[in-house]
Amino acid sequence: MVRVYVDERERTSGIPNILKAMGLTVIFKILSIADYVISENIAIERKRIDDFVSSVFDGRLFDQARRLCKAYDKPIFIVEGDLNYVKRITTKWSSILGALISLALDFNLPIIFTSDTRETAEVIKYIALREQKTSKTGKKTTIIAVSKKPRLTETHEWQEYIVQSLPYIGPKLAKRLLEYFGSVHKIFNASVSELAKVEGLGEKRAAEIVRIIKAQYMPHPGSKRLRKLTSFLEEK
Amino acid sequence: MVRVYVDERERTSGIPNILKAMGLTVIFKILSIADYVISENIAIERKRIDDFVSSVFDGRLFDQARRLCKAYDKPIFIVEGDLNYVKRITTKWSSILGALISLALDFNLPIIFTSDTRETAEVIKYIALREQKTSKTGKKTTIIAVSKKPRLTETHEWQEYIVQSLPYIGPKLAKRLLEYFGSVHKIFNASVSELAKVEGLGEKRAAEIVRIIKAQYMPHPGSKRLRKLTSFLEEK
DNA sequence: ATAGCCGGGTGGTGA
DNA sequence: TCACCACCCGGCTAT
Repeated sequence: MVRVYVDERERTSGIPNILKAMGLTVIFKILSIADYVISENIAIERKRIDDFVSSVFDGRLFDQARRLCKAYDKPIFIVEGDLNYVKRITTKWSSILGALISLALDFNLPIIFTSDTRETAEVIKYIALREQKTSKTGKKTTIIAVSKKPRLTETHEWQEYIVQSLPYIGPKLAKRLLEYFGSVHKIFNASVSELAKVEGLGEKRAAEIVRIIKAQYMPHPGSKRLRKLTSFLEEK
Repeated sequence: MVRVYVDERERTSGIPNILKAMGLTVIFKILSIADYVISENIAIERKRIDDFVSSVFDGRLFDQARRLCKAYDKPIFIVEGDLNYVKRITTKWSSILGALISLALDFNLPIIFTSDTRETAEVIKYIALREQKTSKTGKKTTIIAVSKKPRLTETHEWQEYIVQSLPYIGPKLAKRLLEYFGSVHKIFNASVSELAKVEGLGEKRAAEIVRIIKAQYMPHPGSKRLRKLTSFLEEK
């Protein structure tokens, strides 16, 4: 039985229904990062082409790509929609091309293009099936562990994820820190010297982390949005 | 000066001329495996879409992919032509989709789609340029032509990023929380009712956030007992 | 002898 | 996946 974990936000996309019709077991969860999780290591981020384009320009894309790669060994990007249409309407096509190349080369992030939800579902099914079948590739990284739940919404996953958001902290250090301190709260209240006691984290980086945590928030100076927010605060 | 080695067979494709017109130095060679070689490790195989399709069915594709990957650290596949057209005329589109997925997942082979020779040349140039720049100057040049602010180096960017890692918190709430509390540290020390004062965040979700922040870290629920490293902290 | 300094190797992060 | 860089550790020096 092939199981696919689907993020709640994808519920309305129509893809889960197609997957069900194809005979897959769909399980809805609140996934923090990806849209579809096939196994512990394999996750798919689906983006409609228009969203993809705007995420290139507002900078969200690389954030998301970074998060995806951080959290999963085998992340996959699906871009859904008509590329040619976008080529025609945008003057900044080369930026998008650049982004695609960067995703592929810097992040080693496989990108699949599909034309509609139906095809996206097909691709997801294909990937899920091939993951379950015997791995003729022999790669040790492809753990066929569909039986084991990703448990992305489990507390400790969230804790690790939060700690990973700190600069210089990846999966390894996040776990070490949590094991050492016992909770997110304690990490965020630790002093520089306490943090630096953890193997792999020195004074310099620890100091930077503490600096950012303690720093007064000073949002974009001169931003129009700021005005709104500050006035919002004023009325409080 | 950017140099590109081009296989003799590509001479007639028109791409070398476009590259020359773009200011690159084109050197023709008889390359056994790839079509374009940018550096010692980087090679590009260009395939017109019809050739790509037939190579899927006669089995040439995977042979070539294997050889490419063996010979170069960073092989890149460019598929040139109108995908939609092929989708329409072939009944075996899913085989092609499968081949694309396999290339991406099994061979870790980045695939770039271009619509014509002009665009192929653009991509080659882009890759050649970025290769020269990154290898010489280090990471300095993020070539993504987005005028915005791709760098996450600013303190407030990090603050927002960290706060966003909390469940239920997206970009908007992250900013609001930071505006309201003034620092990451204060947010991570806030009580449920304090958090819930922020517009858009209710008691229920606030409680969940606090729970995760304060929760004891239990990496393997139910298995081995976690070492009491927290007591070690106390003596400080 | 011990404490602090330096330089090479490495693991981990970030893109 | 790959490059880079802070971190770690072992050795050396000098008091």
